[in-house]
Amino acid sequence: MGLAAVSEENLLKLVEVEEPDENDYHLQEQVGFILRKAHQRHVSIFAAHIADLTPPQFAALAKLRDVGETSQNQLGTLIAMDAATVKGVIDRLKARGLVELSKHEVDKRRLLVNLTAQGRDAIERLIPLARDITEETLAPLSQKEVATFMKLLAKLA
Amino acid sequence: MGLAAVSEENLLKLVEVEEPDENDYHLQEQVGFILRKAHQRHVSIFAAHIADLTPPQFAALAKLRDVGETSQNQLGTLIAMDAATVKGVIDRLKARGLVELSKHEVDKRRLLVNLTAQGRDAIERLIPLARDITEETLAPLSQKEVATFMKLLAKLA
DNA sequence: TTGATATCATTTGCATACGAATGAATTTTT
DNA sequence: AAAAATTCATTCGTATGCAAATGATATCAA
Repeated sequence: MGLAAVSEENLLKLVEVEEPDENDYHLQEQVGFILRKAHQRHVSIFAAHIADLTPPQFAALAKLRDVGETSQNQLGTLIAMDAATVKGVIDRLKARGLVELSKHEVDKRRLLVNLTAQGRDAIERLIPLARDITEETLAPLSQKEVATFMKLLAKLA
Repeated sequence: MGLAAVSEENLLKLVEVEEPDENDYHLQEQVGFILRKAHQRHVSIFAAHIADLTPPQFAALAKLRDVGETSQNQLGTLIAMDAATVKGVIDRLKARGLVELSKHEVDKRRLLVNLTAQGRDAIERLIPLARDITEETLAPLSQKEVATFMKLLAKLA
């Protein structure tokens, strides 16, 4: 069998032997790409259940409910947002009367953030919906798969 | 044992029996929150390896390498970006000479996108780095865990 | 054919997200 | 205490990401 008789399929196999990876990079199989899509899907589910708040805004309120009054920076650390991002989120929550700001008496650099009564009402009301969001996001998995997935995902976060 | 003698721990247990979930919502255990953090970590790893391109920009180039010339909208579908987002990404790639645009001869609505020679060089050069990025992102997992995780993640995306 | 729909692209507005630079206040070091 | 380093917050610039509105073109249906 001469070289000219080699089928295209077999030629590709030969090439693969010589250059193992060069040609078989598939974007849709990369963690980063799928992670981005999974996140997109979750945000979409979130928006369908909670229309008037974004996930980062919800995270800020939920965390303030947990820890009570904290500095803006500290809150950012707790919800994995850098200083510039958290400022915007808090500004918008403040504009809507869900949080209130005050200056730290001792350390004048710090800006304290806390829930308002309205903010507390809102987060209490939304938490049941957030449970639904988590459930719907994980719906494609069985109960056992959920446990496995959460364990592995946590390792990557 | 009178009520006053109930320890705080046991009191909490009693409360939990009466109100199963009301108080134990933990943001850091929710899929959405961890998904967001995992994505953040990946983007950070990406930036450490490929400084001059963002993940969406890389995705556009990688997909164009796969499929060749396509319409802007079609490309957006392939890399999971809506029309408004893909436009910005393509505009920036065009400004850097990595892609070129042309009008579809038959369907005058369509804007065709393709790699330039420079864009092709760039993506070929970057793909090995992208493999490293994927590897580093998944580094906290064993080989078996990677297989499991990718299977489950794909179900959620 | 024409009238209703659908598709492609663009634009606007809003909300993350983060690097980098800056200024104010605090803490550490010398 | 004075100098150096750190921390907290803000601002600026750039880049997604998406909903909604718009205009141009194509397709479908009556």
